[in-house]
Amino acid sequence: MDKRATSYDVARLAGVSQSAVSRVFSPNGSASKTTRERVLAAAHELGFVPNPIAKSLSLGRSRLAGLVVTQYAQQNYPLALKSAVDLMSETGDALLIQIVDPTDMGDAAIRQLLEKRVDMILCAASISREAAVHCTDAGVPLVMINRQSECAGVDAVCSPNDAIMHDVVDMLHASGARHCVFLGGGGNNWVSAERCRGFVEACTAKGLPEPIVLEDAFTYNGGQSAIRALGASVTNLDAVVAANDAMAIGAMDVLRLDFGLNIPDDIQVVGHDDTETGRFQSYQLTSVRQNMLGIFAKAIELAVSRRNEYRRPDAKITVKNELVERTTTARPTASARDRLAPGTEE
Amino acid sequence: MDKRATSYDVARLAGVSQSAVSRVFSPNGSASKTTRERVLAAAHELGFVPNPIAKSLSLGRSRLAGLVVTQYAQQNYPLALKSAVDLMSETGDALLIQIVDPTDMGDAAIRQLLEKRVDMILCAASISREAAVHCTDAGVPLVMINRQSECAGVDAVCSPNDAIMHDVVDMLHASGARHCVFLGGGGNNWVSAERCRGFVEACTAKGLPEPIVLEDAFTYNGGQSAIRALGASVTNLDAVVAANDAMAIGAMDVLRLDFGLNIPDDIQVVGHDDTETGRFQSYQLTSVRQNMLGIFAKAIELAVSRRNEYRRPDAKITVKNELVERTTTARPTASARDRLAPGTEE
DNA sequence: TCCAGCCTTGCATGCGGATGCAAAGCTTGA
DNA sequence: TCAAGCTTTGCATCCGCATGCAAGGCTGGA
Repeated sequence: MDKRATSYDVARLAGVSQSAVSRVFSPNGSASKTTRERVLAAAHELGFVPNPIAKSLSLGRSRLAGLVVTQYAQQNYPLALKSAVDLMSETGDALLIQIVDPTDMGDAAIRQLLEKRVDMILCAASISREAAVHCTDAGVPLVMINRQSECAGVDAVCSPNDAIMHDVVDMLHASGARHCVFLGGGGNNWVSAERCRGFVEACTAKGLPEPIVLEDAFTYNGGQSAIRALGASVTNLDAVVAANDAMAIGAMDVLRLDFGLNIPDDIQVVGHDDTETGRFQSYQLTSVRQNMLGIFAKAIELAVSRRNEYRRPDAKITVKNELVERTTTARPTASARDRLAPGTEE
Repeated sequence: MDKRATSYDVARLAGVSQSAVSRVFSPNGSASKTTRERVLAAAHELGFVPNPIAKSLSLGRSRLAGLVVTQYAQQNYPLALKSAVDLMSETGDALLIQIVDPTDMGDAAIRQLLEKRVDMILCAASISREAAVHCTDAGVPLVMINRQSECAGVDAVCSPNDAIMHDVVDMLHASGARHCVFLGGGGNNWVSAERCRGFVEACTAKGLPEPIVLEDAFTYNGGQSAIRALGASVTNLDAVVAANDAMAIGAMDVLRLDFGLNIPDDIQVVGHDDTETGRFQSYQLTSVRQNMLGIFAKAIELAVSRRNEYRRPDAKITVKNELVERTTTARPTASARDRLAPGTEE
């Protein structure tokens, strides 16, 4: 197995010093036109590619970013992953991924990433305060994604998980829904908790009866079992709002197949995350779409800025999300509303 | 931001040389009990963790593995990813991920990984012969996953994508199905092509009429449009076999919602990959389960062995897969079969 | 008691590239 | 033509750890 060419090899072939080669391959390096040409020719001939490991050691930057995500098969994190990878590779950085079980904290993942000397960490899982402190102690920018951080020096980028619920409640209210149930993931699931809180608040603000809140696994099966637990009382409900699409879809299957209900005529359903599954013809699930690409772009931006300006106020950014209405909800159309007597809506 | 401790810091504190520290942290390093204790105490006090980048430079190994996967939201690659990450971290290695669009070749991804100096590459996407040669030239073991490689020095781990189709055909045949259609992903999709070939061969072997083969996108939408393209002729069919669950599910939705057909009574459906979506109560899709963990374990094993024994015969390993029967197919049960007159089955 | 042989330890160097510093080369204006 | 000032170049060193080599310490057997 042939060793790959080094800058010394290139220098020898080009008849220059190693530092000249290094300068040709550095963005700020000064080199004359002729030197540059001879070096590039030699480099091309030898198939020279600068060794990123040596570069890392010298620069004190690994050009590796860590990403911690929670394992949910039905979440749309494949999309998030792709966003992150693409954004990182734009600047020549690579992504180190850690996947955390939904019921676990991400502390071990953070530790492993720090040991690998990543330059920054994007974390979309719950972690302890100590884990966050480890990052700031090591000077590694940490950005939480869709999660709160109670630790100084840590930035966060979130969808307005709570605020969007006002839109959801407005929509349900306009369609005449009054009694709602919320399906949440429970445990230390920050996203679910925020969505729940937002929903309950929005119901109160809109004058709806306080919704029932059920917690179960943050999955299809969790959605199913939560609805099954309601039993016959489900017929008193007007709408099911779930903290993610997976639970909403689980709920839909039970509502239709076990209880024989019609969606949205008998009961409406709202999910969250706008997954591909929710767009299936069988579901056509009304959901909330997050701007994952925007979230990751912002998160990376924050992490980079943190390197340049270590002591700056912590950022707490939200990236706009959006309610996508499909056929599991039934807001009256403009024409339908016209047919109602004025005032009926209140 | 405080710099992290180095082996020199530890050495100074412990009153030994840097090499002593290095030896304490090396698996084969020799150090007396007292030295070891003093070094470990000093290391603990300083929170010393060996810098993996310096280690990499010194050892010529990055302890980074590259993984190239195709982006399919409805595939179960979240599971595959988790398997790979977990297996790698067992040995202290990390995973660099590259995600390739379904319609693209993975050549750019391979190049990026090589430039990052990964120690090995696991590739579950189509790549050109040249890309594979780049790997072997650079001495980086390349293992293809569920893909053929026509390049010397490259190993491959596959499910028996073709052979399992005999089981599928046996099952369909037993239920009385005769006229089948196969939905494939087309393009340079090796997995789909293998499954298709296997199915057609199995039908021939079993004496069934030659199946219709339709190609479309390897997705839910692709499955839908393929079935829609059949039009009314769909009523002449007994079974739809798809190259993945996503297409099968798209097909199911069109068969039921557009054509009003009953599954499995009017037509049977078989998918592939045993995704979570296929297990939904609404689908209960008969599918083929691959042993992803086993596949990745074997792939990593091959890559590692390739490092130790560079010139060995190329390995071509298959990891057993398994037909999982659910309610979209209807193989007669033993009791049902008893009720049939003997010989009816032939 | 003495020496052979093993275990420990430190020194020096290598891995491959970045960069401060000073010397050398070049441009420009008087 | 010459000096001031800028650019280009090479030298030396650093980044942090691993390891070959040789010196020193230790053990045990004769």
